[in-house]
Amino acid sequence: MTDESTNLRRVILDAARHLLAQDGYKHLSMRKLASAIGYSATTIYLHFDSKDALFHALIDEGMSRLYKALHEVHLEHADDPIMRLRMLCRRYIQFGLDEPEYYEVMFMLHPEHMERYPAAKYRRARRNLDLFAQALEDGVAQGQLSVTDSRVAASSTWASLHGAVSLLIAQRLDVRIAQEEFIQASIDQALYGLLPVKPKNNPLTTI
Amino acid sequence: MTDESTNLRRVILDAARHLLAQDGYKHLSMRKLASAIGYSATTIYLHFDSKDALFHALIDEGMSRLYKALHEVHLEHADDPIMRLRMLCRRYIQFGLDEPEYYEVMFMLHPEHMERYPAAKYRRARRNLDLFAQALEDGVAQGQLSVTDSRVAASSTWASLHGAVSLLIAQRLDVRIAQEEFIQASIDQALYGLLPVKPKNNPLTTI
DNA sequence: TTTTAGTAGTTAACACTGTTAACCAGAGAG
DNA sequence: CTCTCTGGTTAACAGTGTTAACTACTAAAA
Repeated sequence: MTDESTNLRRVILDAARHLLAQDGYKHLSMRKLASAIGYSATTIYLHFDSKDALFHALIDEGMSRLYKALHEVHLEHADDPIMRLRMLCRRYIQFGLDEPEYYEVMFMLHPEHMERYPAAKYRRARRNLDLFAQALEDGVAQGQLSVTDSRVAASSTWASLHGAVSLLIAQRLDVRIAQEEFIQASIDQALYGLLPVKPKNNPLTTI
Repeated sequence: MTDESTNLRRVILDAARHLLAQDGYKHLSMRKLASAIGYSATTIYLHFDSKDALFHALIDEGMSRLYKALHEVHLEHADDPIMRLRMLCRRYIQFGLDEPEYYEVMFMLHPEHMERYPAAKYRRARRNLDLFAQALEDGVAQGQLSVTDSRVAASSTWASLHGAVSLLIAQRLDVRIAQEEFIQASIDQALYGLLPVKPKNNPLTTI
């Protein structure tokens, strides 16, 4: 029935995520996925329109999980926007490292796959960015930060974090670089640029 | 002969890059690539061990092109490390936007493909990072920047830029955000964190 | 001049892939 | 007792990366 049906959908998604983490994206085939859960390949198509649709479902789940994590931070540091911002950054990176399978499908898969990702669902993804923008605005309101456009600033902050997580997951960093030190440096570098006090004759303001 | 042989190798690489830009990674097959240059599929295997090897060759080329671009900046602003740093950032982002096909194979393809990318060749990739580290060290020497470990700082700067380029190429940014404004904000945010003058009682220093 | 070796390319085939069409067992309703 | 729906199957299509075996052709050695 419908209950059993949604149940199998869950089983498929979990197995997909598991295989993804185990063998990587390239080796995940519908047949392997099916046999892993003891069904025939075509059964998956009763629950998902295509392989891409299955990935989109994983992306949705990932976005929700990320939002859940970030929202916790949001609530926990509701009164201190600066601390909140710092913890949002930490939490974002932690999410990427804790659940790389999710992170990869969500943000690192080739745009080819994302193209067909329904635009409407992007909105849910944007909620995550809104939490950053909110923290920035609150920080500005308290006179502790200085940003002209909070959405742009939130985006570039996100870009920094995304870059850090991408390089960490893909293991493209020099092995001699300590992970924690790198994370700390990335967050610092991203946030110090938001401070209101800019030194006079700042050499960086040119161009 | 050998000349003709390396020639065909060139033709294959160019066609691959072209098709990659045109149809995306997922739709690039050996047979299509072969028929695009008027040869049979197996001919490609006379010049490349595998599809992955072909991608690795593209990565190599891309790394060289990037280095060429960054090295120009390096020479042009040899005497002004701050300006050099700024222009290195700009040039990096510009490279990503000008040659997205290269950039995607180089940095955005799934780690699965990179795993087999020979470790020795990573060194050539690291030359690019060295240009950033060099600029940072020069800036520190002139007392205009403050970084503890130039390699870590260079990496996190790179991460910021990579994040920005990734999001731009994948078109994952909110459409309401102007591209140039975003780029400017990303560079600013990355570089301001390197300034020596940190405001007292800086709220960001906690954790 | 004939034979041999090597080169540059081919076709045929293997074991896969995502996806669709056609089919089949069982269950509940008329 | 039939009829229809549900949840699943097998068979098949077109396409994938890759390998093995084969064919021209060229150049040197006999």
